[in-house]
Amino acid sequence: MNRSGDNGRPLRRDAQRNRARLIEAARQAFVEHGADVPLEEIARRAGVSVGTLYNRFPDRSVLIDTVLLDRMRESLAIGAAALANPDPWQGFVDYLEQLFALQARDRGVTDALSRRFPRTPHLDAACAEGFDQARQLIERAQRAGRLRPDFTVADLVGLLWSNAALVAATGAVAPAAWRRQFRIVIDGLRASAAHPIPEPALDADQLDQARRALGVSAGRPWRRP
Amino acid sequence: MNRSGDNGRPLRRDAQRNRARLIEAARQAFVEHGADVPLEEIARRAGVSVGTLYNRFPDRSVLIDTVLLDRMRESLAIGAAALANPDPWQGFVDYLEQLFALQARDRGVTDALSRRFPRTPHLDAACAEGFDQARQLIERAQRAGRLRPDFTVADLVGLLWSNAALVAATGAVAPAAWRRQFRIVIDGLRASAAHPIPEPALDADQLDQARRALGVSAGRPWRRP
DNA sequence: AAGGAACTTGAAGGCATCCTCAAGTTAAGG
DNA sequence: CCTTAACTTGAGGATGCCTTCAAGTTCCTT
Repeated sequence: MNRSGDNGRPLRRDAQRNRARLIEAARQAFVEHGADVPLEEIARRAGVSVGTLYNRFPDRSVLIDTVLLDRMRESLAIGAAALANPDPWQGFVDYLEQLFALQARDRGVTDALSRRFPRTPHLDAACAEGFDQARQLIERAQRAGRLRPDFTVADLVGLLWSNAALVAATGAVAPAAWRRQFRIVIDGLRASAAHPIPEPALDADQLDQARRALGVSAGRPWRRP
Repeated sequence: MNRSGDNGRPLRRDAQRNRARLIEAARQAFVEHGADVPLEEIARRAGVSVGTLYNRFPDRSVLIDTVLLDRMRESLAIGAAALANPDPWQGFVDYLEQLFALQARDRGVTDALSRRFPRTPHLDAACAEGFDQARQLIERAQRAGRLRPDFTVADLVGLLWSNAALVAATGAVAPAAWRRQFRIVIDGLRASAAHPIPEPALDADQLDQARRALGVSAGRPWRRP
């Protein structure tokens, strides 16, 4: 964990402590309210003023990049475990299930996976890695003849967006309700169930534009400094 | 169309004209921005002041109830047509596809179907009717042995929430992208593809609570007068 | 045509959030 | 201990949206 300021010098001890408190407060607040929780709320939980928050994290995206990186690493671990599964299909199914579960228990990670915010260097890198994992898991399961051959990484992202909406609705009242749709989707992803899809998949560019559209659709768009 | 005021007397002619303009402006604005478009924007499009909007529609939910009822009727027509289809499975598939398509081309109807706003008398009634249709379509397709037997109306609502998120992301860049997930879901809904779902379905009460949770998740909650 | 009720207007008050900055406080090094 | 740079603070300006209302305008009735 990098505890030095922009000039390279280490932060003063009180500043380090406040930074740690802010990160922890943000993590908790993100879990409960998602990545667009008011910054005042985070500062309040951390027991510092909002000015201090701005001193440590010049804008929200820097805070997000710092806090959600851990969550993102969690999803990478899930992917690695899935790739280690000798059964390609089961590895893929477990992967999707655990990503969905991660979304269900942490609205912050939902936002990290959905990427409903401006580009952030660390998350971007983790995300690229995650994409690569997903691609491998998908292709492996397809080569094994178990996953429908027309399924793409873009489709997986679409499923994550969908599940995010589902858990946003049902998370509080029935925390495991997403599992029903998960099962239905899995049944639709088996190669044995597949009927051909006429519509072409989104390319990388379209996917990125769609991601940005999500960012502005929920609440006001985030400003860049 | 009821053009009289609360006292029963008909509205003055200029007021009638303004009311009609407001409804049309709101309809267009809802299509493009969804049901939480700023009221200023609607008034601007209608060429009247925001005060006039408040004179005709004391709060947003009244406006929504008025404007989105037509969209809701459209979805009821879709359901009726689907029920008229002699093939129960094809009727169900067409129904879902056309609901999704409706969501894709009108963010207002997305909100009407998702019911991301306070209770409104006319919409509530239309919605109850829609539920009944959906139930019939589902049961009919299940009796024919084509639709998986564990699928419920609550699951269908979940699919609508999911699709709403999907079209919110992809609607601008690839207006038909939702069709991919639609196909996948349909493949998962065939009785022939179904594996049992351990998780129980939401009951009516949970569904209603989930609906309300959606309302507050996107942006600030709506106030009642 | 004139009176009066109905209607419209837009400025103003609220509220929530973002973001900044001048003044005050504290840690670190000599 | 003293100095100074680093840090914190919280009030306050800015923004965007909601909602009200006193003053002005338009329509309807007689």
